[in-house]
Amino acid sequence: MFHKIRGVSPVVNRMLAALSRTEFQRLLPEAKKVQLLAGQVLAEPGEKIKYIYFPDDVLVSLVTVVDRTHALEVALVGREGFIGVAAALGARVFTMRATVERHGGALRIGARAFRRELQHGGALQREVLHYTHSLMAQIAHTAACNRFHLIEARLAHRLLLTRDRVGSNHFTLTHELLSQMLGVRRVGITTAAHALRARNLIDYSRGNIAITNGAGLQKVACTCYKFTKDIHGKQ
Amino acid sequence: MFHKIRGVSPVVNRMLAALSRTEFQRLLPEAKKVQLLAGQVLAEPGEKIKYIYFPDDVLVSLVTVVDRTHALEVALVGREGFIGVAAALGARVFTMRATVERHGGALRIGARAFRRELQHGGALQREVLHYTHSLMAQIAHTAACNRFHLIEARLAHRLLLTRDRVGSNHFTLTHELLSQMLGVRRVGITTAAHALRARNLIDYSRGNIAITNGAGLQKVACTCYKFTKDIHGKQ
DNA sequence: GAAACTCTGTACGTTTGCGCACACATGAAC
DNA sequence: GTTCATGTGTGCGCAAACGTACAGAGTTTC
Repeated sequence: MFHKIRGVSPVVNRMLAALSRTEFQRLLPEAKKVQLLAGQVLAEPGEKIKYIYFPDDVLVSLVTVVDRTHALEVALVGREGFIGVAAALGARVFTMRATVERHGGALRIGARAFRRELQHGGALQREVLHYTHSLMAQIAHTAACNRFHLIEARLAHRLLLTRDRVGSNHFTLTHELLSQMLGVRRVGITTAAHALRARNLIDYSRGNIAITNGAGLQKVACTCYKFTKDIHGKQ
Repeated sequence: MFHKIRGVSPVVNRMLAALSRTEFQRLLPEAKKVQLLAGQVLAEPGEKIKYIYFPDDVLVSLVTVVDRTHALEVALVGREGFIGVAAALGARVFTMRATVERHGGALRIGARAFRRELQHGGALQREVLHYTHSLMAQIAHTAACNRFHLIEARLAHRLLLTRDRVGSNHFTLTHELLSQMLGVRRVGITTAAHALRARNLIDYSRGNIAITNGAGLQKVACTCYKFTKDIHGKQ
């Protein structure tokens, strides 16, 4: 089901799409379609939650901040989810950083309206809780993946994740960014990427990445890829 | 506030203690006080959720299972929480393994009754969501901790966590168990523990561990300890 | 077209942790 | 007391990743 906002492009966020027309209409007055730019920071730990974001084609990276020099991506959020799980669980402030990995559109909703609608206990609540659950599973699994698997496998995994959400084999990501996501050195990514390219699985140049052999890349990636995919179902 | 069950020892689980008498009474018919033994497995990934456990003095370890050879502890649950977050979020099956780290009592409640009570949307729901939030934060932070910090710091961190929940500087944990929790070799723990003992921070012998200098151990532990502690508040 | 900037490649020594193997303790079981 | 199981100590060689530093290659800017 697709909802239309005043003739603008349809909402493709899967959670919102699962709402009934009535429910969606209740949210609309407080909602605004926004364009988000790569690198933009949507949330910072400790910051008060003002808005909830439901991604359409924007891709957001959830990052745990340990200290000034250490931060680690724990999950990737696309149209299957939303930014602001904390609010749904009764918290007033964010606990993680959320940065835009790939520019795109999202539906932004005021935190108050969001909480109000949740009280109704309808489809939104069900969807929100369900997503919270899969997000938690994803975070936990990523934790283990980071602990046990080699950079090369994790890189392959990560590239496939992005591909799935972007819906294309071509996207932009620098080694520097990838290194921050996986919590390793930039050089570590360069080396791993080099190896993947040598096997004709990917190609890249100055931030432009192309997956040239998806099946092959899956073989290199750890089994976590399958797991992550199963959690959220197909994009 | 403490609730009494038919004259048995009072419920000290903090979530249940936060309920009103009425709410607690609604749960009681479906509840049973149980004793859990160290090593007992309360949940296995993919297994149907039959019971929810509210720990009194039992200590439960939440573990993500990656494959046959790899599993990693992502969180520790004591009286501040409960086992079965997945059920509260609408799932029918567990996604993680839950094993008893330290024997003790818990209140066991049927999953159906638990869900039913949640529908009432009262204090139980509020508490459950709140705990879910802190659990998620804890898991994410642990992920980063595992990624960046040395075994020695993580071991110190982990020992302090256990101490806080057990409420004593003496408890039992073998190197083998600790290694599984931190996702490292048994020898890795032995070496780290050795170093801690050399500095008179801890002492141990055949599974019996004693923290002899808590303040000193905190200095060795990563700052994650403070974080984890702040999340759940005081025990 | 030169300069500035960003992204990627390569190198080197160092550390942490791994995998494995075996010796040595302690306590329980018979 | 001997046997057995369990827990801890030690010693390798080795691989992965680290921190750091610098060189080249591709863009953008003016």
